[in-house]
Amino acid sequence: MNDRKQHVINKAHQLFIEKGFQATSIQDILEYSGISKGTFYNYFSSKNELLIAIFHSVYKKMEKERNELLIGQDPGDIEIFIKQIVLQLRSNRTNKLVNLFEEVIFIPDEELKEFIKRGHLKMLQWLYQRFIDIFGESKKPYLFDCAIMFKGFLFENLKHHTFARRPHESITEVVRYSVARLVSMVNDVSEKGEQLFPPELLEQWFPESAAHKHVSHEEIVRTVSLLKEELVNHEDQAKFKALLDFIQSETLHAKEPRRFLVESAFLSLKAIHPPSLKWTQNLQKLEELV
Amino acid sequence: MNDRKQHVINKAHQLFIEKGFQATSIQDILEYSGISKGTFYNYFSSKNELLIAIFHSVYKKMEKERNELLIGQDPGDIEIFIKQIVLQLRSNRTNKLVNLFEEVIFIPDEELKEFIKRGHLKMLQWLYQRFIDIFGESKKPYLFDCAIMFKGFLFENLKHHTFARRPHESITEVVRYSVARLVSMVNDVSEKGEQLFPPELLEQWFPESAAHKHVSHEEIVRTVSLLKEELVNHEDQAKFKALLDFIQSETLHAKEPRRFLVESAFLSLKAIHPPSLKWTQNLQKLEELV
DNA sequence: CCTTTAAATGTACTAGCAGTACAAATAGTA
DNA sequence: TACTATTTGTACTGCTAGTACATTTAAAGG
Repeated sequence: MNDRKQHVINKAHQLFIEKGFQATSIQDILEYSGISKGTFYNYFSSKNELLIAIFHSVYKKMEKERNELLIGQDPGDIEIFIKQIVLQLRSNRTNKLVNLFEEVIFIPDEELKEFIKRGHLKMLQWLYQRFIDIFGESKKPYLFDCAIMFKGFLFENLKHHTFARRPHESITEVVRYSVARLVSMVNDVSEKGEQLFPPELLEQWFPESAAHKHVSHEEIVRTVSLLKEELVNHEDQAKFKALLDFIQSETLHAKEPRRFLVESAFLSLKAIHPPSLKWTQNLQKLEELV
Repeated sequence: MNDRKQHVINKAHQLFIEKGFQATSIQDILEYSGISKGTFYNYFSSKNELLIAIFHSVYKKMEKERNELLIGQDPGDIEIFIKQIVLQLRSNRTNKLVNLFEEVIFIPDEELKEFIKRGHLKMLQWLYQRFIDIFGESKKPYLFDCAIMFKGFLFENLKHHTFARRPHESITEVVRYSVARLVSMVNDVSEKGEQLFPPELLEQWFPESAAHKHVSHEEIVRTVSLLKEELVNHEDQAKFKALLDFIQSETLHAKEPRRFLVESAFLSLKAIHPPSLKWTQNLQKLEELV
């Protein structure tokens, strides 16, 4: 990505945050970022494409930060989940991602619409996966419903939180309250056995590739965590943890993972002293994912 | 309201439903409704004002229908509430009110924004009042929170219902499911005593006049219902019920209520044979409201 | 039936918008 | 220095919302 191009993206994003997408003209962007019209249309084929570029760059960053919170932690710990949500809401408040999403969803442009729908589904997919971590596989049939509803009332609560001009810092309260509702809701629906939407819908809606990529991304982090738990009290735990961390960062963050290094790391991991059942199972799973 | 003007409103509404607000040009409206540009700007000072006129006319109708469902019914009956919600969602599906709301909320026009915000608050206010009917005064501190959250997850559920291309008729299932969640949620928050937003916020946000008018409107219907219940097994119940119905329709629907008729009706109602305590209390309340 | 008044029309106009085309200027590189 | 790629500025198209106003049509009243 061109530096200059990124600069335009940043400047335009700033303007969109301040004035909104529709109220910002291309002329504004040209003046504010100090480029000419010709250059602009060299970089982006349209104003809408620029917006998609902004979404991309901001969403990527947020996703990365959110996933980093999970590294080395217990995926089932609801406190981590709360932290992740707070992070995303904070990032949203500064970047106005959701606001832009909502502003733009009705603009007559199919590509843009599709992009935003996918963004929403991504969010839902992530929530669903995290709920499985937190509430366990047994609750699975109800967790998609809960993801939908949680998304609904979390954002509605947040909307009125900002509307009430409450201080930025107290977002955590809103999240804690919402999560408390979520927990009760999961119990409620699973006790009563009431389901509205089967989770299979998600796979149906979500173009396989993206869903799968996303899932495996999360799945690697999760599996690494589980493996680390197995290592507790092991004599060489430091060494093995380092190996696991290496595999994780190499596969997730490096642009071109060095295959041979990862493979050798797996060899070392397989040669662990007392190979517990869970360990070998998870290790195999991780290898497949990678 | 001019017939011709109403005709333009209808035609424009049709176009907005089909293509959306932004994708419909004034030229489209002129051709589709068969008027000239001059006439258009005689009726409406702008495209935005036309939209507000549409909102007004559709919302009024929906509000009326929804309130009529309550007439002569027990306001605490949750089945009636479900019917009201279904009605509103159906009306919304044909009129795309909410879609238009959402499309337009970010259009850079202060008047339009204010109008739409008020629409959302009205909805919230109504839900809150109905929840008090249904769950009782004792739950009041939590019912505003619940109204916010219910609004959030109801619409989110509905969004995915339409997204899943499920048949129109099964809306009732979605509503029943959502209401079931609501009931559990009310129990949950009131048991734990957790409150996020105090209901007083509503009065603070809502310009007094509108809120009050709205409340009393509903309140009359409610009080009349209660009075009718008192009449069961009374010898002249038919006559008294007719009097109550008359008062209700005269005050709510007539443009210039005939004061003297209403007053004489009250006189007749006060002269009831065995005046129970509840009866006189509620009658007095009704008189004050009127 | 004719006159007065009101409403509707059509057209030409302004100003702003997104996006295109392209020759000329500038910067980077070998 | 010469070649290449990028950047620039400007002029252009075709669309939009909204304005101005003289002209036509319809309605109402004496």
